[in-house]
Amino acid sequence: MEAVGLRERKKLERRGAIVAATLDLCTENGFDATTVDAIAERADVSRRTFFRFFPAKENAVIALDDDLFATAIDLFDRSTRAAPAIELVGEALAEATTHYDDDWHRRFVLAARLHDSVPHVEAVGLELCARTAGQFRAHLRPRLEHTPDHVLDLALEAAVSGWRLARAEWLLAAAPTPAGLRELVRRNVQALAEATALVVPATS
Amino acid sequence: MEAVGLRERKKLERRGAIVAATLDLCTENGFDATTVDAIAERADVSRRTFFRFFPAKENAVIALDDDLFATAIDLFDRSTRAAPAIELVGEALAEATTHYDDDWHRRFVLAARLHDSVPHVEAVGLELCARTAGQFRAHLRPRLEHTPDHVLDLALEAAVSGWRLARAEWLLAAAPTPAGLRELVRRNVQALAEATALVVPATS
DNA sequence: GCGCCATCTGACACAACGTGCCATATGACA
DNA sequence: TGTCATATGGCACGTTGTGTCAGATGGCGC
Repeated sequence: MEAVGLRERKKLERRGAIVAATLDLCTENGFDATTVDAIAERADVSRRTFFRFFPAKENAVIALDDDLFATAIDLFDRSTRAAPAIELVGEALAEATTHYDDDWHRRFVLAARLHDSVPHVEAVGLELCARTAGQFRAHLRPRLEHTPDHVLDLALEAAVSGWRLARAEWLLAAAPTPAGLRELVRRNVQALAEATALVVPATS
Repeated sequence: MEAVGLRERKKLERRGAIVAATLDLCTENGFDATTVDAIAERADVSRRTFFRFFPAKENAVIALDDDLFATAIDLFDRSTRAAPAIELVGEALAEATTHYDDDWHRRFVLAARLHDSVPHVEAVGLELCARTAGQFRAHLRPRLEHTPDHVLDLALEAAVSGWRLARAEWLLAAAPTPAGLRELVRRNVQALAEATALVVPATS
C-alpha cells in the first residue's frame, strides 16, 4: 500500500510484535495478571515505547479491531451503489475480514475472546465501536440530505450492534472460520427489521 | 422502600456524598485532573472507603445510570402487557426517570455531560449498557419461546441504543428537562423501524 | 559517501490508581 | 450491657500512564 521506507516498516514491525506479545501473554496468563513490562520485554521494546503505540494496555488487545474498522471504512467509502444503510455498513465490515491472512485471523480469535471475557477490555472495545459508528456517520451524512440525524444514528448503531453480536456468537463455534463470521453478520443485518418488530406477548 | 436500619441508611448517605463529590469536582476541574483523594476528602471518607463503594473512579460518575437501570429493570419486570420489545424497554427506561427528584435530575445532567465528553467514562458507561441489555434479556427470554436468540439480542441492543442516543441529543438542549428526555426516547423507539429500512441512494 | 536534521527510542522519575491487610470503631441483637 | 458481625481508616505495595531528556537511527540534500 504505502510507507515503503525502512523507518515506517520497522514501526509496523514493532507494532505487530507488541500486539502479538500482548495477545499471547494475556491469553496465557489472563489480562490483569499480564503486566506491560512483561509484554514489552517479550516484544523487545521498552515500556515507554509500548505506551507510544497504545494509550493503554486494553488498546493493544483491540488493535486488530481497530485495523479492521479502518479497512471497513475504507471499503465503505468506495461503495457507490444504492442499498439500505445497515447493509452497506454490515457488508463493509464483513468484507474487511477478507483483507487479512490466516495468521491475522488466528490472532483475531484470541483478541475476540479477551474482548468478551474481560470487562475492562470490552469497555474500550465498545467505545471503539462507538467511535467507528461516528466515522461511518461522517462518511454517510453527506449522502443523505433529507434524513434526520437521529434516524441515521439509530441505523448506524444497529448495524454496529449486528457486527458485535455476530462476532460474539461466532466465538461460541467450535472452529470459528472467517466465512462463518461473514455469514452471521449478514444474517444479523437481515434480522434487524424482524428484531425491531419483535412483539412480546402479554403474561399472567 | 427498604433498609430502614441506621447502618444501611448511613451507607446510602455515604454513597450519595461520594457521588455528589465526584460529579461536582469532576465537572469543575475535569475528570482526569480530579484525584480520588480529593473526592474522598470532599465526601469525608477515606480513599479506601471510596474503592469499597466503587471499583473505579469512572463507576462513581455513572452511579446514577446504574441506579436508573436498576429501576428500569424493576419496572420492566412488572409490565405484563403485549407490546414490541423495543417499546417495552424504552418505556421502562423513560418511566424510570420519573422515579427521582429534581436534585437527582440536576446531578444526572452533570453525569451525562461527563459521560459524553470523557472517553474513559464513556467506555465504562457503554459496558454498563451492555450489562443492562443482558439483564433485560434474562427477564425477557422466558416470555419469548419461539424467538431466536440473535433476534432478541438485536432488539435489546437497538432499544438501548435508542436510549443512549436520546440522552446524548437531550444534552444538547439549552435546558434539558425530564419530560424532554422521555419524549426523545419514545421518538427514537418509534424511529427504529425507519432506521433499519433507511436506504442510501447511489452516488457518482 | 558525508553530514545535517527530524524523529524515534530507552531510561528515569513521578503522581495516581486499585488492592491486600489488619487494627479499630460502630451498629445490630440477644 | 455484652457480644458479634460488619464497615471504616490507615498503611504498604505493585502497576499504570506520563513528562522529560539524552542518545540513537533513518531520511535527505550536497
